[in-house]
Amino acid sequence: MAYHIDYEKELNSAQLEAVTYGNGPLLVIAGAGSGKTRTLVYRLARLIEDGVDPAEILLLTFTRKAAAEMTRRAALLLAGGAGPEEYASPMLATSASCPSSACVASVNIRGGTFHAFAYSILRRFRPAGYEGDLSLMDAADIISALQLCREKLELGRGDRAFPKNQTIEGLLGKARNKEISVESVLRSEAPHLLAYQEDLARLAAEYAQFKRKHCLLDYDDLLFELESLFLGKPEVLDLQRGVFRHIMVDEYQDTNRVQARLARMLAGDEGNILAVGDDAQSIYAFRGADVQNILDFPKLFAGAKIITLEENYRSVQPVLDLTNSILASARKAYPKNLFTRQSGGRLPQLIKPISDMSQAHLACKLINELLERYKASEIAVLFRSGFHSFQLEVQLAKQGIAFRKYGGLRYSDAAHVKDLLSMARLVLNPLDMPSFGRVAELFKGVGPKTARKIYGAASGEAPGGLEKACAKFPELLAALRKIAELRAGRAQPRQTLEILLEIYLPLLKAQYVDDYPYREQALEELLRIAEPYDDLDLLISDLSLEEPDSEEEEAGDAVTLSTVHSAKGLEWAAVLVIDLVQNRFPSRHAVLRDDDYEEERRLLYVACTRAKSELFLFAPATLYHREHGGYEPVNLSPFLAELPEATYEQWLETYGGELRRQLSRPDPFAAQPGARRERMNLGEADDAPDFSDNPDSGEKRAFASMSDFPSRRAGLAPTRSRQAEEAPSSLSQGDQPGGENISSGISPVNLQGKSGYCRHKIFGRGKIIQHIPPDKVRVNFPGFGLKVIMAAFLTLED
DNA sequence: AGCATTACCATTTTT
DNA sequence: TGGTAATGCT
Repeated sequence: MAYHIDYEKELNSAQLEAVTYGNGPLLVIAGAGSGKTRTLVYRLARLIEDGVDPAEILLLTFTRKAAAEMTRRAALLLAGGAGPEEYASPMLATSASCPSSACVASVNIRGGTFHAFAYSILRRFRPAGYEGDLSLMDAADIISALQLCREKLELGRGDRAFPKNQTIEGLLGKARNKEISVESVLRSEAPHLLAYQEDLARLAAEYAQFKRKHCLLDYDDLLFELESLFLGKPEVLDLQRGVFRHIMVDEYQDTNRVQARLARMLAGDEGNILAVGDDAQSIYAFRGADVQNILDFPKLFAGAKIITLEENYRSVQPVLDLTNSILASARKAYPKNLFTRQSGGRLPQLIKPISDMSQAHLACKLINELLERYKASEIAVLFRSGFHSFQLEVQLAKQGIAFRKYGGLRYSDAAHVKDLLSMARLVLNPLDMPSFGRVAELFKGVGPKTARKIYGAASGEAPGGLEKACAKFPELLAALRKIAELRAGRAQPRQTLEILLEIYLPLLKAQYVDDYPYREQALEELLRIAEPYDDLDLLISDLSLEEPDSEEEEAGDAVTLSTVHSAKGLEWAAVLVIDLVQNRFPSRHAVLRDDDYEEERRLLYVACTRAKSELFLFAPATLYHREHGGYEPVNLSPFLAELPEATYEQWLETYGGELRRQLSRPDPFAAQPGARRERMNLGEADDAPDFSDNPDSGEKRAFASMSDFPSRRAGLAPTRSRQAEEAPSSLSQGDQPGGENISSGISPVNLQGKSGYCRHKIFGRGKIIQHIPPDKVRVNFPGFGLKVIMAAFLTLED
């Protein structure tokens, strides 16, 4: 058979084997940057060249974008002329939005997330126990539903210690996702809530009932209901099997147990299933992903072929050396030995700023330098949690550097968007309770109580007509009537939204007086997104199940700021990872359990493997704590402390804001907390730290490394003054004229003749030991040791 | 009902 | 700190 594509030439041998492998289960373990996407794309193309009808292929990916990108590239490949595709960043290249996850580009392959796929089936074959039209719930719907159930069961009334709804949602969700009891979740994640175990179990049952009653589905329901549908009506499953002869699952390491079962069902006994993933990049255990899935694939699918892709095409050797070392101390399941043929490249740089504040300055400075060599879109800053980038965002904004942040607030989470979408959901389903409440409460004088009454009337449960219930709220009645009209009219989604917008705009204006224009603009955007859709139902489910690619076009060239999770699958020439310190990365929630800790390690692995040529790791020596009103010393992330010294270059920030190369780590205790810090030259008078002359310094140092434990925190500064808390605010620092020097932000205080405690902007609280005329004092700072400091840089504390 | 006050908890990642 | 839920007041 003659192929248009020269597979032998364009793939390495392992890739080629995967691409040309025949029928039957196939597992591809694809190391980071080993051409995973390329392999999938070529396999798609190969199948089609072999005569498989694209409609017979089901491509399950982590996001719809990923699916769209792959089929787009496969289409290009098949069209010829495209040649071997570059490893372009898939996120940025996505074409205009496409209605529904079900159709993509010119190659008509079904693709999308498990959730979106499940929903597309469930809306055709209604699951048992649901009567009426289904609505999808988002996180806010879940929370308000939980609140209603709580009220009904009278749980936690007057008990302030009762967990918050958000906490409950997390716990119940986790139990469901991991398919374990609420009790086990509590035991491992929130032992302090074990007392509420029974209440929570009751609540979970009530919540499940509530959803059925109102035809609501949350994210997990989509998967579980699809499974029960398949089990209850085998003919539906058979139908799907008949349609989809080839199943491909991307990012298989991040599937949870139901998803694995669904994959198994869809593929059948001798099914043609291709699972691609990398156990070393499994980072979604928190939401139920189970690495065991990828490890057990050979058990689940007897006779499965396993192919490992080990050649890395993304990163230069030094980056690869470092990322391999990160994994060196992890337990490995599928052994890999990633290598590259690219030579050269700079060693990764470990930069240790004095504080997180100066980290933001230094990162900004570095980005400016990088912008001379790279396009902004080739630069990314990655961090563990969304809020870690706040300071950097401020600095970037100040310097006019354009950036885009991923992993923050989602478009559809904005209040006004949700308002309008709730109205749209009511068009589809008049009994959508959360939406009804949301819409009704938009009108003045309607609170939760009234809304429920009116809902009762509207649903025919409560006595009295809708007119009567709405007597005091003629505008609401008019709106509901209009919505009912729209339901009957079945206009195009775009038109429907336009009419809803007419109703909504006056309400919007009233509620958001100040930023009303911005919000209206965002809603116009929604109309634009709705344009290509023919089915309101699909529009809404797409918006709830996936982030819309609305902002793509206006993005322009900008630096990327992203959580590590959101950076998955992407790559940049230069990557900065910030806040690599204990309790941030790894997150302090993850130090208790071994599994969580290992996941943090993989997370760092994912972060670092995003870098193609340059990798910069930032580990500030201190973090600003609002609660303490000062800087607290922090320890280097243990993952970095473990790395062989030869894998990176180390730089310390001096007091003057310069970087000074640190050549070697002299002692074997380098990995120990504390030992490292003392060698930091922060520019103060050079005085060897001597803890022996301060009896309580040892204790305080121990404390400093555990500064996040509240019980100890209380013991630190029992007599902390209000005045001292306000002094070193980040604002006053940034606003200083010529405020480059971070040590100059505090107004001079005459300490001569004083004794007791003082506060330094960077070292925090310390005890004054000795005065050194004319203008210096010797101070012992817990965690830093003795320092001789200009008195002008200190504020007095009592 | 809706606002103001008070009291207390909780700090991640996302379909 | 800050966000939120329960309580108290108008």
